[in-house]
Amino acid sequence: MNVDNAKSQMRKGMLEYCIMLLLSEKAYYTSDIIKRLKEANLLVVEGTLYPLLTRLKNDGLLAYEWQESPQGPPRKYYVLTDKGAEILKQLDAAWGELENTVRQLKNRRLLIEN
Amino acid sequence: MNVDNAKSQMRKGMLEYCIMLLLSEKAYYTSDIIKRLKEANLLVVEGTLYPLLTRLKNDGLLAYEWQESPQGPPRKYYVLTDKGAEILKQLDAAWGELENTVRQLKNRRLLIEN
DNA sequence: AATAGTACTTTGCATTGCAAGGTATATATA
DNA sequence: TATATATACCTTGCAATGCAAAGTACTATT
Repeated sequence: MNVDNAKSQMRKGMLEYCIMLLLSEKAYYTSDIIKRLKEANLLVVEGTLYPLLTRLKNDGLLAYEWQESPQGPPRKYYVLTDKGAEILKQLDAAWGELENTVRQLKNRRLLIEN
Repeated sequence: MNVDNAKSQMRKGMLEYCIMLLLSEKAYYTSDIIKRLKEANLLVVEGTLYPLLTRLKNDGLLAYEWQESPQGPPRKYYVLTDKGAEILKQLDAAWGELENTVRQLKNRRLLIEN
């Protein structure tokens, strides 16, 4: 096994959640998103992000508006819709459950080891 | 979008980690693993688990030994190998990073909202 | 018009969760 | 012996999705 692959697999599914978290803050366009997630220690690439944003938009969780760029072609700025905010709440809960699951499994291990 | 699907996607990749966490505790066979993970709030089914265990065994992270069952056919009890324990450490770190990422994204949101 | 830079998009592959169905072993019962 | 039931392990096919790589389009500069 490859730990990098395992980490990549862990990111899977997280990504949707993280992007919605980020966009709940304010509107971002793709390059910004990549930069901001990188700062938060999550590496994402274009080939991952564009299809994901399109998917979330098609599901009505995101919307976008075009904005002029100071240099270059216009940008799609994405924001969270009301529906997206609803779903985000549920993902928050789901994430909390996962954290709990790992915590439980870890605690049990510690109980037995010590 | 389907929140259940999103949750399922979140579980992806986590599962490997959780199963290794569980097996770091002691030897389990498949039905036990499903039961224990269910108690930890993580629903897994046979069709997911068997291929995963086989994969981890082929990668040398797990080993198994047959044990008689009080009723029915013998069972494969899986344990973590030394190599598996090494990898588990790395997955622990990876998980910690993901928790941090989400925490950062959440904090920023809170800072802006309030 | 040609080039460079930025931005958005698509294609194809690999991985993996999962439903559904299959095989094998042990025990009980007719 | 045959049949039924319970338990356990395994496989197949599909769908979702991260990602590398290649492609398209718009803008500004030379």
